[in-house]
Amino acid sequence: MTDLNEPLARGEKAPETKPRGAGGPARKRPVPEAKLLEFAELLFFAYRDFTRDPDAILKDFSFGRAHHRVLHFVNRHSGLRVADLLVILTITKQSLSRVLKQLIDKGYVVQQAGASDRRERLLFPTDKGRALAERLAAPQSLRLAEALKAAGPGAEAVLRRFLESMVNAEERPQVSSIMASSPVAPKTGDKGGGS
Amino acid sequence: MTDLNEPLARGEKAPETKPRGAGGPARKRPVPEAKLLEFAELLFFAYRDFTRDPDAILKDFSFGRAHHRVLHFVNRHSGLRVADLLVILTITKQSLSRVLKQLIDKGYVVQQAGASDRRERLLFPTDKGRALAERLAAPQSLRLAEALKAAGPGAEAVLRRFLESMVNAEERPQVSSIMASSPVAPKTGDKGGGS
DNA sequence: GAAATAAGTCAACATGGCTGACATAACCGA
DNA sequence: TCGGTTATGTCAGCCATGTTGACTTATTTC
Repeated sequence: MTDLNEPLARGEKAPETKPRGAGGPARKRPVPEAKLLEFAELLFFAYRDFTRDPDAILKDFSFGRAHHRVLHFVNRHSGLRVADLLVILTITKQSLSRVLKQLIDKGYVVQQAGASDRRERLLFPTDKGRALAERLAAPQSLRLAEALKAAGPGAEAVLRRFLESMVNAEERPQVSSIMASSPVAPKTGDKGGGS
Repeated sequence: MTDLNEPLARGEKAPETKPRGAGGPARKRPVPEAKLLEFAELLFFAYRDFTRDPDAILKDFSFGRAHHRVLHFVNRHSGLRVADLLVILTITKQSLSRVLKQLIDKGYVVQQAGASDRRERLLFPTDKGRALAERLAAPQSLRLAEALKAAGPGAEAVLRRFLESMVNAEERPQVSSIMASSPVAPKTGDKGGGS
């Protein structure tokens, strides 16, 4: 691993740190630019490792992170439409199609025509799909639980406000709507095993 | 956008929400599984949008997110070695090589042989590189500043603890070391423009 | 009945990961 | 000084997952 532990400043000159006052004139001390960039880095590292455990598991199934994303949302918000998934993931129909088809072919997800609008394809996890989704979620939940504990009391509320505010303002209603939607069992024929 | 605002539960049956008590027997109320998964989703949405603004800018330069990552770390921690970058990004030498070469060829990054170990290639941003890095960072800093504000007082400390704890325990020393390392100017010949 | 909508499909391409093999230069210890 | 290790670079090819553009089918809606 070529130690990266000793402080890694191998240059020769002085560290040109002029303490450039970050923002404009403002009371209540705006967070200085440098500190904001630290959070940017921390977010990168956090997300990097957040995805690591499931990525490893996915390999055993010849799936990738894209499959995980689809399976997660289908599982947590089952009954959603293809169009919903496109908005959530912000990818093209063709990209989604590829991974979704694989999930369907391998029996992790089933589709069902919408009741009110039969053009719609509502998506549901099968038992197998639910099982995999839970297995993938487990290490992430663990990680989150520990991080919340480490963050201390009040962390949940703070974090929720922070993360929600990180989302594009225009999209916050969608996100709220998605997160509010409960899982729903498929019609019957019940190929998914509705508990 | 095919409204996704009305709650998206188009299924037919009852929402099988048995309030499955998440963990084992524990006082101090462990965060229930469902809530943890909400945080997982929020993190996904937050990161999705966190990368959006720079991604759009990068297009104008025919660069991708990979270039952004490299440029960011070279800029913030200039003087780091290729090996450091590999640890940070957790990608292969060959993957890094591709984007790094482009950044060098187009004059955003310069290399310099290490003083103590001339095998090492220390990486520095050029003026041009610094400018692009700052331009890419700007919308992200803005987003972070607003999110921190929205998260309320104490958010910085809470968030820092949370994010640090999200990182793999084994890698936390490296991350700390990286974040502690100040930018350093190149030797001279000073192709980077050392302020 | 015509237009709009939801979904699916084909084809081609770009980015950025990966593995494996190998080359060069420099360092370091015996 | 020589031989092994290390840091970096490079060639070649593969795979996952994103993209655009064009087009079909079924269904709903006006």
